[in-house]
Amino acid sequence: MATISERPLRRDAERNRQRILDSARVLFAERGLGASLDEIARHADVGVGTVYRRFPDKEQLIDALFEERLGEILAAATASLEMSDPWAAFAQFLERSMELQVEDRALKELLLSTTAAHERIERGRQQIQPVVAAILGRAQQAGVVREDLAISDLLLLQHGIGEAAAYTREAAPEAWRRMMLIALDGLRPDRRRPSPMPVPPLDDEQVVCSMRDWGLRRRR
Amino acid sequence: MATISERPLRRDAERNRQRILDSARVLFAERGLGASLDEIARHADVGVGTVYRRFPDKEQLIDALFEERLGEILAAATASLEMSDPWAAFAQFLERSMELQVEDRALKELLLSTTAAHERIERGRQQIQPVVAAILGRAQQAGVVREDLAISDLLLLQHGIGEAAAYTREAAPEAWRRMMLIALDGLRPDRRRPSPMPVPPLDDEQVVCSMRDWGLRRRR
DNA sequence: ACATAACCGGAGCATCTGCCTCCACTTGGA
DNA sequence: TCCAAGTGGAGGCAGATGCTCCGGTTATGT
Repeated sequence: MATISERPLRRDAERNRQRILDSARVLFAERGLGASLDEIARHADVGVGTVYRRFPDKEQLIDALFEERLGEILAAATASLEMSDPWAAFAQFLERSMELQVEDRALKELLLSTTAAHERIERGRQQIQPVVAAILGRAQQAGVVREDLAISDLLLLQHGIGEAAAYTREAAPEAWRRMMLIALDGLRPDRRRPSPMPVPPLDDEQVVCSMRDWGLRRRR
Repeated sequence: MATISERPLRRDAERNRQRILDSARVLFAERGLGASLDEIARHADVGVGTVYRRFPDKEQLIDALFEERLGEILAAATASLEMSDPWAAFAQFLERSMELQVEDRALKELLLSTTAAHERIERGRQQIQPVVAAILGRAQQAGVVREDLAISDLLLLQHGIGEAAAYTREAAPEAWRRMMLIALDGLRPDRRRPSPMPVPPLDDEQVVCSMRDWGLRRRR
């Protein structure tokens, strides 16, 4: 870090570094950026000291991990932009983007909040935005998405659906797709029949379970 | 509390009790049930000791406050059920219910989570549920709400929209109405044109502000 | 006017959680 | 074999939160 000489790590050190990164990925995905470095160390079966020697602070660990994940969203966006059907492109991007954020809560938090630190992530977000604007613009041009939709509305939808997904995560990890579909049906300017629901609704037990879990989680 | 003799409080004590209740209402509404009793005391310009003498623990304070608020939701539901137009009834209830929850985050938390404590609130929720089921059932019977919608989906929608509202609370307190409208448009089985948006979208400054605030709030 | 029970404020205690440092001990590999 | 590189985890520090305690104040009945 101090000098440019990138002497390779000792083999055991490199192994530990990987374990830390792996554990961080898992815990950040499950619990969001709130996951503590102590937890990560425990999960990686490594002392906290080891974590801190390798990653001077939490910010750097996060930066190291999430640049690539933001890349995935950008990739999804550009891939969608290359599709010929404007509606399919729009719908597929929204769905894929939500999938990524549901799998990884920390990713969602980084996408929806600004933090003075994390310039690399900030830059990543700024690369994504114009591509999303293009996807939306093309769909509106083609008349398959309502004219009055703004890009900022996509932020709201993502946040809302993401939180709903977190709510039912344990009991019914796919339930958010119902909400996604309702939203998509609400975004089309001209639509005779509703699209078919992709997954069944929550049963009573799943509802009870979600409400209980969420209450407990909040209390922590 | 110990004996049945309900000797009235001294005048200053009664005054302080009211100030505590008022402040609790305000802070719970703004910050959710997470608001601490110390905060409430400070806001009420009263010592913490005074709060704890009057309300042995947080639970009792919450129970005292929110029974009436749940009543408001129940009232909104029964009022809607009396309307003649099934769609208007359904839409108006959803909208009114969201309004109440956006105004008061603690109310939303109590509606969407189960806590072993708070039996009175639990009972309140159970009174509301069948009325909502009736509103939804009637709308589906009349063919104005998609058949495949379950009551549990309304939970998801409320949670999601509620969180989106919290997200933009500072910068654009009415922005959630756009998401609500998109969802409502997605719930109609047969719809040619999108309904007009009730409020303008967020401008860039409002977006930046929401993202910044949310990041800060989360970090706390 | 005065006595006194009721009430008040807020310093302070206990607890918890999270970030991070330090240093005595262990180990890979030249 | 030897030691720089690496390790683990106790513990310091800081901030939040729930709650108690008690010296001092005040309302109220007589």
